[in-house]
Amino acid sequence: MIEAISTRRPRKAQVARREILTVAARMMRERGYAEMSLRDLAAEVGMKAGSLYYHFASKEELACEVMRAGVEIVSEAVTQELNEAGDIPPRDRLVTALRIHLETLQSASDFASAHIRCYPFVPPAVQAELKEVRRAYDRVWSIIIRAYLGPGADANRVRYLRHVLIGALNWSLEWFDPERDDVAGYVETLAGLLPAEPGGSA
Amino acid sequence: MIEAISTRRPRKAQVARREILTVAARMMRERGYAEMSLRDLAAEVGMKAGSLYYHFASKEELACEVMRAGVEIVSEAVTQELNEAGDIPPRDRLVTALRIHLETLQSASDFASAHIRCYPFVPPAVQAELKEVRRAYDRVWSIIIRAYLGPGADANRVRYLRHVLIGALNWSLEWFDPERDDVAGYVETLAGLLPAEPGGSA
DNA sequence: GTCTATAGACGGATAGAC
DNA sequence: GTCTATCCGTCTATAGAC
Repeated sequence: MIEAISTRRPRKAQVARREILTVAARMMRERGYAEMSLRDLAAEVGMKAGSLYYHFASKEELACEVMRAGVEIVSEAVTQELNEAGDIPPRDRLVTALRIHLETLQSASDFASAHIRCYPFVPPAVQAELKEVRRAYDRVWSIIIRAYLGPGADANRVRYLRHVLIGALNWSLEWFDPERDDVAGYVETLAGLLPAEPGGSA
Repeated sequence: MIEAISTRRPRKAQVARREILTVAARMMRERGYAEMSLRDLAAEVGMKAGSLYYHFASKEELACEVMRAGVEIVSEAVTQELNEAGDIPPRDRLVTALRIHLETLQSASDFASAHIRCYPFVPPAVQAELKEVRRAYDRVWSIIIRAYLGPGADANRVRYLRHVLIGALNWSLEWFDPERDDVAGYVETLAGLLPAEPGGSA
């Protein structure tokens, strides 16, 4: 009984919190960090600006949670799909990762888009706070790419190829139109650039 | 005589105007459009905020000129280099374009970086004003890529490959460190993904 | 948990002196 | 051309009622 009550207590707060984060993600994606006013955000959630401070200590903390969720959503989608795929060739793993990253970016997540677009302009404290999750997701890709290039691959070659691919995927935020473009087609173009046997040192 | 005087009159204004644009480009690159305050901008140029309005009608117009210069600088660098290169194979033209775009982005131009980073968050009126220069630069790339893929290349394949390459180049703003990275190395990685004979329809 | 009310700072833009 | 002075709006954040 007592547990039931104490478990239920924070429920309303959690719901409101989630809704704030959802709306904030969309606003950050569309307008940017500085251009997202807490008044507008609160209005869309159906509350007043001051009430937000019951859920978040500051605008920076709010933005930080949105952006952290952004990386985690994409990262978990990719790793989960790769786990389910089981034992497939390294190149297939890489192409799968490309597809899931792009799919999640385009269909699922204002959070990820907000992260990608806003990161350069967010306060340094927020950037610092996000450093670790970002590095973690980078490591996921480094492993996938190293497996594709082969065990003896130069570390810099791995890093550069990672930047090429992530850049090609994230840049889709600037042009991808769901009405005209399809994820499969773009991934196909990208995969067409990845030879079955990635020889050479270039 | 009269001509000399009237020619000299606007000179001081032009110098000041250029300096404002230069500082504005750096501030937009570093902080973003909304976070660039005209007070700070004026202070770094050595004047007061109100004085800026002698040179520009509004903050939007100022941003617009910075961003337009950004595309033009890169576009002209690429086209000029290709003109000087003369008659070289289509794939070499493509790799040259990749190199110059990246070089200009990294060494020369806060203007281009400001454009790339700020475009998503700049007021719609500014975006509309920039639409034409952006399309013009897109056309430059479409021509280069179509020549590489061959005369029968599917229009969508051209467009997707363009997005892949431009994305891979522009994303360098997020990670490229001149102390550690070099343009040649990254272009080499990128070129390694472009086969001499771009067959298939993928 | 959410409200009202407001503090306190800063934003873009304008008018008129020099 | 640049300055001073200022209007007026918006912003984040806080305090205290309910």
